[in-house]
Amino acid sequence: MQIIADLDLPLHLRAPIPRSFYERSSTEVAPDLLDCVLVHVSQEGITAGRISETEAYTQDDEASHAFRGETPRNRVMFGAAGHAYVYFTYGMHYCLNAVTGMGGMGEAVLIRAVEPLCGLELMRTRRGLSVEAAEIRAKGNPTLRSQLALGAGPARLCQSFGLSLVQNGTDLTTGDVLWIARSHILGASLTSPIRKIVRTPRIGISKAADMLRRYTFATDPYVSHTGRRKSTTILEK
DNA sequence: ATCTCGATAGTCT
DNA sequence: GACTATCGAGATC
Repeated sequence: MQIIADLDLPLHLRAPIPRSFYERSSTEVAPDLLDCVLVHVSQEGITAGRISETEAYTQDDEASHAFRGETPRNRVMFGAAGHAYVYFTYGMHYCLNAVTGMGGMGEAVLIRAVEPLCGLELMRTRRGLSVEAAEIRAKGNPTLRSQLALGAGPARLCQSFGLSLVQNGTDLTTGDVLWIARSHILGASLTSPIRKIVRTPRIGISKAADMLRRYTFATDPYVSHTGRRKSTTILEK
């Protein structure tokens, strides 16, 4: 395992958010995770990204994996808060969640999108994208376009970060391998001047489709493609 | 810009 | 056997 001091990572991103942060309802944690930074340290290198889109899932929620109770697949959701629940879906994709609530409540927050911050080259490699291809295709805003290809979407970000079932159950509060940090001083990466949070229906679900449990910043460009066009409701914070 | 559809395999009925 | 907390390509407007 690597030594924390050797990490090529800004100091303020090295401290994981403590478990108490996650020991609340997913509907409270989900908006609070916006602007926080997801970090993954692996043999291949470090990847980090600013969380830009989240969704809340609770047990009494028809759209949640936890709705029908605990199974081998969703076991981690019913464990202690502050752990990673990674699941496999559609025969080829992985999605990352942060388990929330007081222990065993079957709640989690789905991380749907990030703004890539560190390890973009590694992300491109993992995604099977070349810089050239990404930039050549882009017209109006090359940088944003290529960044969206890396972080806009729950399965995309998992591929960019190298996350799979291997990380399922990982403790997000130790700061060893996979964690989330508060982003006090992100500076330039905070491209969106407006920090107003909005709620919309969640993406890709058929049940409980009317619940407003998807959270983004009002003008944040770093959101998933399918979610870019959803109607919005303002959430006071 | 927006849509439809196919890929692909684990999970649950 | 049906469904899936998705993505990308290709068609169409």
